[in-house]
Amino acid sequence: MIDLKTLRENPDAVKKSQTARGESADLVDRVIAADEARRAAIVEFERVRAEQNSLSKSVGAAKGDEKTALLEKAKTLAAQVKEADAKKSEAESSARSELMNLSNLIDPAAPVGGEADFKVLEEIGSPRDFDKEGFAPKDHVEIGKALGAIDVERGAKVSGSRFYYLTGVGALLEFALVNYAISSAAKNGFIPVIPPVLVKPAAMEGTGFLGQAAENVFHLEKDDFYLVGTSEVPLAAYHMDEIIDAKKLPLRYSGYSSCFRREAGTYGKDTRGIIRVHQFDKVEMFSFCKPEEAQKEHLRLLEWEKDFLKAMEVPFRVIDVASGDLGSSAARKFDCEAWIPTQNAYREVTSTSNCTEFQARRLNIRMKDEEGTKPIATLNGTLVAIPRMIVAILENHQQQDGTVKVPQALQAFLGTDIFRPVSA
RNA sequence: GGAGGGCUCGCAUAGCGGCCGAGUGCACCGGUCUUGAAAACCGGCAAGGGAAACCUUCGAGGGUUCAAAUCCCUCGCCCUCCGCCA
Repeated sequence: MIDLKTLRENPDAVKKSQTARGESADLVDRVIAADEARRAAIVEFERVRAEQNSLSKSVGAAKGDEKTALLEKAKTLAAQVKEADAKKSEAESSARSELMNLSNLIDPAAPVGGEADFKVLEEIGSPRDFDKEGFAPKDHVEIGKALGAIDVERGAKVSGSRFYYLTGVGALLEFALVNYAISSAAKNGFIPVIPPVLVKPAAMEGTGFLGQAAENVFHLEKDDFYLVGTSEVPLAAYHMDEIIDAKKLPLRYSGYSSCFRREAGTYGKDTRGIIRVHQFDKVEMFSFCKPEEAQKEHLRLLEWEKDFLKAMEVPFRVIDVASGDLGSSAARKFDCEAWIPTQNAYREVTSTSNCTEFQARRLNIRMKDEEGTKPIATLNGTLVAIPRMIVAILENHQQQDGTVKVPQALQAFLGTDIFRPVSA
């Protein structure tokens, strides 16, 4: 959520940000109006409340007729307080709900525009020339099947489309990726975490996933639980309603969890294979830091993502995501896109967002230093999203003979340097 | 699922419907003393809003009352015992 002071003092900046996102700028005026109503209601409530408090005290001391008279007066005041209290609560909740609809202020450095207006920051590694090598690359579905690593048919049989089984070396590859990710994150000060994946509405809302993104989250209506789409949610909410000692910052967590996504509105997109699925596992980096250090921390997260992809020996590029394609919480976002040979395209495999103070305000997380309590910033970044990384590895490291080379960094975890087709 | 017990300022606890936003101990911070430290003693020490007066918060939400940490109801969480299951 946006700081109300910023909003009051500089509404135009917020409007500009909303417009750049392709969202409502009028909402800004509505929030300001609701906030004014809220503050007026608070003033009125506090006025009658103070009067009641002092009157109440004199009631206790008074006796006889005097007491009767005071009691009479106190009763009418009590009614007034009750009414003012109700008005205050109503004004507060409507102000909050308007405010919660505002997206984060975008970083002015982010490119303005829609999904296609991203800026390529760098390209690392170069795609293989399969023509030159003299064979046509197979896609990950075909390779995965040959290796006995991926079973999409049975995934569909048991759970429907966009579900899959990882079997044999596919399952082992997940463990290797996770182990490599968690151990390299630990070297960078990340505390490994296995979080809950069912969370309460407050956690989901606080991280900003119940706005425009709401249609993509699974909701268990009977129990009012949400299935998280990323461990960013339980990691951010880990410190909900807490005040963190500034000396402990930056506080970094690496969460390993299953992630669930409805993928609403993606009919026909990526229907083949495991690029876009309803359930997958992911290792996520999450960082709490001082607001003034958030930009640097963001770049660090990006570096660690790049390190991971380099270690997978996969060609990729880094893009600066445009304003219209940021999630509601992100002020700026960088995506790493791996080269997928059979699609002849770069596809998103990891992503890192600087959410500045937006999520922390919604989740009521602050820090405390010598000067007092202050806002804190949150950032997140994917270390590895298993299915897409498996796609990138299988497709980029396939050999003409049907085997797949294992990136060196994973060999120790897998105990082999090559995957071979299993006999049918 | 059944039966109890609890949830108060970092921790542990006290708390009669008004003198309780709240006592005590420990921890922590500052000072006196000391060559230094410990001990002792003195002082400070929850959060939020507000320029301030003041207001809000004793798990959450309702209710009773002029007045609720204190009484009543609902919910949540934790603990103990029993049953069941991994």
